[in-house]
Amino acid sequence: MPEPIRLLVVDDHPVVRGGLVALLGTVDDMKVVAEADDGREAFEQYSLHQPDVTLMDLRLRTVGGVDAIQLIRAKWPAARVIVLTTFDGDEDIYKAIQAGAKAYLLKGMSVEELISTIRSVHQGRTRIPAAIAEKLAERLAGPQLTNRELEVLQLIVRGRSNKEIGIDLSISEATVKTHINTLLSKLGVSDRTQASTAAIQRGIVHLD
Amino acid sequence: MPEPIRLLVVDDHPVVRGGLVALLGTVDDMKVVAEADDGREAFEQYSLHQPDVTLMDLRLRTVGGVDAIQLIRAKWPAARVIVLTTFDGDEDIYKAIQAGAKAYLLKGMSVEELISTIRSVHQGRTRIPAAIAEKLAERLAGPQLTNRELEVLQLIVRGRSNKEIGIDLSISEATVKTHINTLLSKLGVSDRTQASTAAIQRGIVHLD
DNA sequence: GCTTCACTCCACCTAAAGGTGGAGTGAGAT
DNA sequence: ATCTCACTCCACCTTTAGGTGGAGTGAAGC
Repeated sequence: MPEPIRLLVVDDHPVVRGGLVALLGTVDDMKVVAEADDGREAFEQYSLHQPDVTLMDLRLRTVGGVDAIQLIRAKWPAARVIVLTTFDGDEDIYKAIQAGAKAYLLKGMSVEELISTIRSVHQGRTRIPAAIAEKLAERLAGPQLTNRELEVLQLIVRGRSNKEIGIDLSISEATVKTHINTLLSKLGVSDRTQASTAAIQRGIVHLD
Repeated sequence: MPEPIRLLVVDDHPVVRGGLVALLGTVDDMKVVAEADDGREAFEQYSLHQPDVTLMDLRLRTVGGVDAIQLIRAKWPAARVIVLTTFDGDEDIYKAIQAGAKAYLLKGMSVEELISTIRSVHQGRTRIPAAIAEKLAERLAGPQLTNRELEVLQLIVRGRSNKEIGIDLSISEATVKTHINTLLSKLGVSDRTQASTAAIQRGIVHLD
């Protein structure tokens, strides 16, 4: 009998994590060796157990999943991390893959897919579903928001007026308007309310 | 040995549902007798198996969890349904409990809580966590949006202008403004962008 | 050195959005 | 029959948002 694949499961919902551990426990070539409920703990558990494959949720309370991937791969560049989340906002996909995730799975996918992806990644392959690859391409093709535009967009989502945004960023209201104008056309929307929901839907800005 | 508690698990994410089933399978006084991934199927499976307790996710693709609870309890008023979701928007809590849910659990709660809540509900008790009871109280205390105001709010979230909303609802722009004015003060916000994010955060309107 | 680009700011304009104070209707409750 | 309330609409006003066409700066890249 070959050695089982040693897994680390990271998810901040105990019920989901417990379920995942119970589920993977029934697969005989896999073994969950550690669990974590945030990015910091994920790093610690990775250090301790050096798992073959890590299943990582992206939306974590304190230290996010993307940060955890970066932390882990900075120290162990060969780390194999599978992103497993319900959230399919473009931005998070992009960031996770940039951080070095080997696969991206939505919780809506079948259990068989999950199992086979774990085996694939363990063998050194990557697995990016077609639907997600498409979004990635769109993201790379579409115009990028600059840092300043992102800051302005975040404040729009928070409900600030142009004047308030100007005060917050210590720039004139005229400049705020300039940023908003470019930002609206980059996002392909026609006013701040649409920009706000677009930012939320695409995962550019998070509500918390 | 007493008979096990017969469970129906409803969740549209196969990985989460599979995990939940595996997890509950390890508890010896419980048995998952059926699964469903949307509200329609939940009703069918309930009809077929008449489970003691139903675990129901609220965010389902086609027929929502709240509708499923209503369908089931319309036919079997004694049905015991536990709402189990990651989503803690006020509005959904309120609707689910109104529809007759016996307990409301967030996936962030511990596995022990989940197990003990299933046992409690099976014995006929209800279980509403304090944090959720608070939100319920707030909801009941706060001003209610009328149907028309809700319609207007939904269109605001979809990024429609006042003029467009007027056309959509076949009313004058002046009336739209009236509704928006009352709606803004009921929500305690000062413009449509804030109204939009507030509606999303509180679960009054869903992005899909 | 020149180009590119993010960032800053201005003036001027139109179109929306929001605020105020009305008023009329019809349905349902008491 | 009266009251309440959701819904409708109007006029008038101020403020904000968005559109256009500029222009200057500093930093990075070629």
